[in-house]
This record gives sequence, structure tokens and C-alpha cells, in this order.
Amino acid sequence: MPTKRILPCGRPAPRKNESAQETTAFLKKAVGQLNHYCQEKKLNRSEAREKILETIIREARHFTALELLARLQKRHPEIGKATMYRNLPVLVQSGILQEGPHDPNGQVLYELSDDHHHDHIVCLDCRRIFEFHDSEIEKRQDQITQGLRFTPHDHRHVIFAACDYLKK
Amino acid sequence: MPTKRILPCGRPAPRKNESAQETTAFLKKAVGQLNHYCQEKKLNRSEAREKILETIIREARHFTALELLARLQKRHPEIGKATMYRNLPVLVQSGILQEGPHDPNGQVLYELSDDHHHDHIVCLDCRRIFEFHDSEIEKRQDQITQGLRFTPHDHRHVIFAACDYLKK
DNA sequence: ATGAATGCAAAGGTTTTGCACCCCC
DNA sequence: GGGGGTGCAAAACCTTTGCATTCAT
Repeated sequence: MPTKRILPCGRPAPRKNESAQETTAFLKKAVGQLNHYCQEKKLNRSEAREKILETIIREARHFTALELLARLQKRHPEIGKATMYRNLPVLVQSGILQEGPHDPNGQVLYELSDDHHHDHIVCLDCRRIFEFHDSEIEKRQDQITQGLRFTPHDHRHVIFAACDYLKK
Repeated sequence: MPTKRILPCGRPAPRKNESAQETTAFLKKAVGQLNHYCQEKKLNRSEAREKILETIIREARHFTALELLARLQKRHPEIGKATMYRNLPVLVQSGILQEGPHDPNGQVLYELSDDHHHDHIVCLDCRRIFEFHDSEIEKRQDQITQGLRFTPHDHRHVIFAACDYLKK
């Protein structure tokens, strides 16, 4: 059964079935990863950076820069937008975030990096983002790319579909 | 052999192996399609709209709005940018253009609608856009989507890869 | 003390809009 | 004549940058 999993990511909030405890543990782990990266790169610790990360983990698992900005300004109005824009790349480089698929409007959606690769189904009804992974497709994809004498690096596969079953 | 074809699209020009005759025939057909759509929607004929279409077909088979704008201003400096931005959606709705994959910078790449669906390989070396179609992947994709009780509508599948073989 | 990080405001780059004028049918 | 289409300039929108200041080490 190569199709591994499907989860509604409950954008923009954490997964619905995630307990407060789990969220906190997740946050702690992420902050650890951030600090580790900052030490390595000789970056200073920063309150704002951690607050941004917290906001992401608590309220925005899949988000555009603008969505995060809105949430941030509600939660921490003292943080300027430049700070957020300056920290987004840091979070990406530290491996905490990654750039995922694009919005229906074409904006990049950031998401928490996962330990495993996945692709996305964007629901045209409810706009939520679901994840899937299919090893057959992955394999075939590499075959095609290599067969054409390319060296595959990465890919982005987004399916737009309607989650009829949620309407019932 | 389900992998159907691969073409360098020679962005931003027409395909390299396309004769002037073929290009002109293609243009004529597209203008016909445009006029048909305009009649249907009771839109007036417009010089500018046709010049935009001509520019696309003659020099920009895969392009971002900005690239087209640059070409347009060289070729027809009398056409204002607003006109281009206003006409792009018309060309999409008429079925002549479609929004394709995203730039490495995240900008939408427009392309001429093809009669057949295809996906893209974006070369990380030369930045050119190649097309591919694989019926196995297409089939699998629908299976997955339907298996999860979605109604599939559309998808976007972009592979980022390096065309090592062009270097040799 | 030194370099990093910040907030603010200004500038940037791209796309959209308002408006007076023009053109197609 | 009337609605669409146009160019221009201004506005809108999102993101980046400059700068003086504050903070972390």
C-alpha cells in the first residue's frame, strides 16, 4: 500500500487532534533546533525570532507570509513586519520551515518541515491543505527524469480537488 | 511506453524547429480563437489585444507577466502596461493561455494552452522549461485522489532537475 | 565592545485602479 | 450613442532596505 497517509493540516491552526501537551513539546523541540542552528551560525538569540516560531507552531502550520504577519501582529504587535520577513529565511535555513506549494493565488505557502517528504492536495471547497505521499509516483518520477538525462533534485506536486465528503 | 514526449520549449522564443510559416499559421489560428471568444462575450475587437497575442506567439511561449511586458514595450511601446495586465486574463479565459508552473522565483509562468495536458521539468542549470507527460503518473494520481474521496480537478507537477547532458 | 537584531519609515518592484479620452459596432 | 478599450498616473500591495538604536555575548 504505497499511499502512506493523508492528514488535513487544519490550516492555519495546529492539527485538530493535537493536544496542548503535544503542541508544547513540538514547540520546545523546534526552539531547540533553532537555537542549535543559531549557535552554529553565530547568530544571537532573539526574543522576536522565538515568538515568531511560537506563533507559527501555535496557529499557522501552513501559511503565507501575509497570513503569518496578521497573526503575529495580533499576538505580538510590538514585532515589526521587517523582523518577520528577515526571520522567515532563517527559519527555512535552520530546517524548521520549508517552502511548500503555492496558494490558489500563487503565493508561497510555508510549512513546518517534516521528517518525510510529502506532496499536497489543495481542497477547492474548503481551502484546506492535505498531504499525501505515494512511493509509486516518486519512483516513476525519478525514472522519467533520469531517463531524459536530467539529474532530479526536487519536485512539487499539487493536486487541486474537492473534498466532497466533508459536505456530507 | 507511457512517457510521451519531452521538448525544450525554448523559452522565451518559439520552438527552435518551428518554421516562420508554422508560426504564422499558429498565430492566425490563435487570433481566430480570440475573435471567436470576443464575439461570444460581446467584447470589442482591439488592436492592442491582438498585438499582445502576436508578441506572445512570436517571442514568448513560456513567460511571466513581467517578461512579456518587457518584450511588449520593445515591440510596441505605445501599448501601456495596464492594457497588458488587463488582457492577460482575457487570453486565459479565451482558452489561448493557461497558467503553468511557477518560476524559480515563484512567479506564475503563463504558457500557450496545449491541446494535451502536460507537466514540467524546470532545469536548474539553464532555466529552460521542458514538458513531459506520463500516463502512469496521471492514472495513479487520480486513484489516490479518488481513494481519499476527493473529486480531482486539476494538478500541477513540476520537477526541478539539472540537464547535465546539455553541458557536454 | 562588537556584531547581530530590531522597529520604523522609506523605497522597491509588481499589479491594479481611476479617469478622461478614444474606438468599435 | 453607448459600452468596451486605452494610456497615463496614482494607488495598492507585498517585500526589502537604510538607519539609528537596542540587545546579546
